Order: sequence, then C-alpha cells, then structure tokens
Amino acid sequence: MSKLVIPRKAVYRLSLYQRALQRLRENHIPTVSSAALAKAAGVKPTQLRKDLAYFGQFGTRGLGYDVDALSAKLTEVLGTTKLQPVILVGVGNLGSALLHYQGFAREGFEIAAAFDVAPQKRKTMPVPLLPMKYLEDFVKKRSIKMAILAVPGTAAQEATNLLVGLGVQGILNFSPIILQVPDGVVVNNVDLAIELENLSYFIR
Amino acid sequence: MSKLVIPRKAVYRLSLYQRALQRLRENHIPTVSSAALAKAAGVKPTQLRKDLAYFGQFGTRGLGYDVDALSAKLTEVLGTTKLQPVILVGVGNLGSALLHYQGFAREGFEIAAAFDVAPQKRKTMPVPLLPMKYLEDFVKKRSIKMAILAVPGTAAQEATNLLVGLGVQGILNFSPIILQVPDGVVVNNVDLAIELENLSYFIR
DNA sequence: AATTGTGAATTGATTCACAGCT
DNA sequence: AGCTGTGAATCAATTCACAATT
Repeated sequence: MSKLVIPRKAVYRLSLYQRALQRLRENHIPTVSSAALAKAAGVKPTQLRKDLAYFGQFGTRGLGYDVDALSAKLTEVLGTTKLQPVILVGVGNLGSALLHYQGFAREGFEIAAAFDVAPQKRKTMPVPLLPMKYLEDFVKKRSIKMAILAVPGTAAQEATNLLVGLGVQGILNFSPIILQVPDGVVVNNVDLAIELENLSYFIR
Repeated sequence: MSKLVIPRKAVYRLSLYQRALQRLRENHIPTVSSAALAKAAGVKPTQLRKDLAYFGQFGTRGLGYDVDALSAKLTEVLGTTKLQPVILVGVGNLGSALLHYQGFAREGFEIAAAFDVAPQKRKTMPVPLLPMKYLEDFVKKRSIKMAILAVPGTAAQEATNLLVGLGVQGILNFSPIILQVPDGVVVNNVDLAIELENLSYFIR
C-alpha cells in the first residue's frame, strides 16, 4: 500500500506531528490547520504539508485537518500500532535512569528486560534485571528487534556485535562511540555531552 | 579569520571528530588519515575534509592529520576551552538521572545547580538542589547561559519563558514539547520516545 | 604512493507561488 | 474566504573527481 519511501528526516517530523495531535485530542480540538500544527511542531506549514503528501491527502481545503483522522493515519504510517518490545543493555547511571523514565511507556514502548555484566539489584526495579548470560536466550525467545545501549564506550562495539548477531535490527545508542554495524541495522545516536557542546557553540 | 559561519550540522560533526581524536590521543597515535577518522566518526572522508575546510587547512598531503594539533584546533573552534556552567531544571526521574550521569563532566561541563518546584532531597546529590524561587538569583549571580530542561511537558513552556527572561540563551530540552523561543535563543531537543519510534519505523 | 584540499556536479531538502477545493 | 496540495524554484548539503603536495 503506502510503502513509498519517506525520507528519514520527514519520518522524524511525523512523530512530532503525532505528538502535537495527541495534545489537541486531549483538548478535544476537532480540526487543525497546517499553520497551527506546524507551529506546534516547530516547522513551516509548507513543510508539514509536503511531509503529509508522502503518503496521501488528508486535509479539507478551507478548513484544515481532522485531528483524530490524521492522528490515526500517522499511527498507521509510523507503525506504532504494533508496539515493539525493547531491551536495555547497560544499567549504570544512565541506564538505570532510563529504566525509571516514564516517557517510553507513555509513547507505547515497553522495556521488556534490562541486562548488565554485573547487575546491582537496588530497590524497585520496574523490569527484570538480568546478567548478560541470559541475553541470548531472552532475545531469541522474545524475538527482540530493538535495544537501548547504555554501556561504557569501551564495551559498546562488543555489545553491539553481540546484539546484531542475535538478530537485533535497531539500536538506540547512548554510548559515545559511533557503532559499526552491517547494512540493515539502524542506529540512532543520542549523545548528551555533544548536544551540550553544540549548544554552547551557538551561544554568542 | 575563523569566524566564518559553520553550518549547524557541521558543528555537530566537529564534536564527533573531537571525540574520535581524543581516543586516538589516549592510544598515543600521532597521525590519522581522513579515511580513518571519518570512519570512526561515521561519515565519509570527503565530508570530514569539507568540514575541516570551514576553518582552515590542517593536514599534510600524503600523510594525514596530526592528532594533537587537530584536536587542539577543534577545541579552539568549538570554544570548549572556557567551559560554560549549566543548570538543570526539573529533577524528576529523568532529571535526577542526568544529575548523576558522569558523561557531562567527562566532556568538560559542570552542572552548577539543580532546581525543582518540590525538591526531594534523596541520598547523595552531587550538586545543590534548590527550590525554584532561588533560580532567578542564581542565574543572575552566576551569569548562567545554558540550562538543561527536564520538566513535564505541561510545565516546559512556562519554565522556558522564565529562563529566557533571566538571560538563558541555550536550552537542552528533554520535555516532549517544541519550545517557542525568541530569536537568539537556541534549543536542542532530545526526545527519547521519538528516537525509539523513529528506530522502530526503519525496522521494516 | 599516499592523501589532502577544493571547484564542479549532484543529490536532497525546503520554500515559494498559486491553482484547486470546500 | 480560507486553506490544502503540489510543480517549480531555490537553497543547502553531500559527493565526485582530480590537481596539488609531501
């Protein structure tokens, strides 16, 4: 059906639109113009319209977009209907923080389990915290396709090789290393220190 | 001289190069080719060379780049010599995690203080944790220019207005809202849920 | 022989401008 | 009258190709 190619940056923006639409839904606002929605998402109206045009026509000229209908369509296009289970690898400072972070669940992702070389069972862990030796079994049994990687840089590539070998196809990488992966494996990098450094550059 | 405009994405990559160079320095590797450095940073060699060309010539043809010299130049260009103090606003799950995250310090950023509407003093806080009423005083006295924002979406715009009013010019935003800010204020968004959603899209 | 530096070519993303609906 | 949808135009980023240098 709509398996046209949508550019990577556009897909990212679709998620932003979805977020904004969800807030409109909560406020029972039935329709929204491209101008208003674009502002909420931090883009220009024409860009929003172009992005939507990648997979169809949804607006009513003179009126705007139906909030519920567009939101439903975005859910379908983004494939957020069937939600992927995710594992977390590396439960240090950042990793354990991510475990307790509610934001993933709010957007429909479930962290199925967390793994660490030396699991420190501290107070309430919201998900099973397991030693690395159970990783293979778990990933295979549950057909895990996505992992959040929060190990130290020195261990990142090795952990990646392991995950990729077990069939993981998407990695959200918090380690300060650019991972080398084969074609077909997608890596999104989140580097907090670089974001700060980048910010500081543009001040002044 | 070197106050030409460097595109935003290029600046981001400069930080990646700097990271890779630091690892080479630790391993006492004296020179590196654009091919090798580019691979470590996840870009193409020509792109690396173009990026460096924004602010000068540093390589030796036939040989490559002097690791120490290039790293020093990047430090200068990125302005990481004089390091900015940063405050954290919002000490919930994610915020307190960020407080304990060592990665900022490792790259030379100091979180000067953290603020929250209802500060919960739990065990060892690595920095002063203060109620919001002390924010104005602190930002002015310490001339804070950068803030990490980790409040709930519902409070994000209001907190932003406050910070901007006090002279903050750079915000690293973890809340799931696109902040509206005046010209001259830079916002970098980090949205973990969207990164995951994006990843899941590209897993066919 | 190896590798940089860069103008030219290309590819991609964004914005404009306006026709087309409601 | 208002707002979408989109081809054309523009702008930006990336990659190519090769001369220049050590």
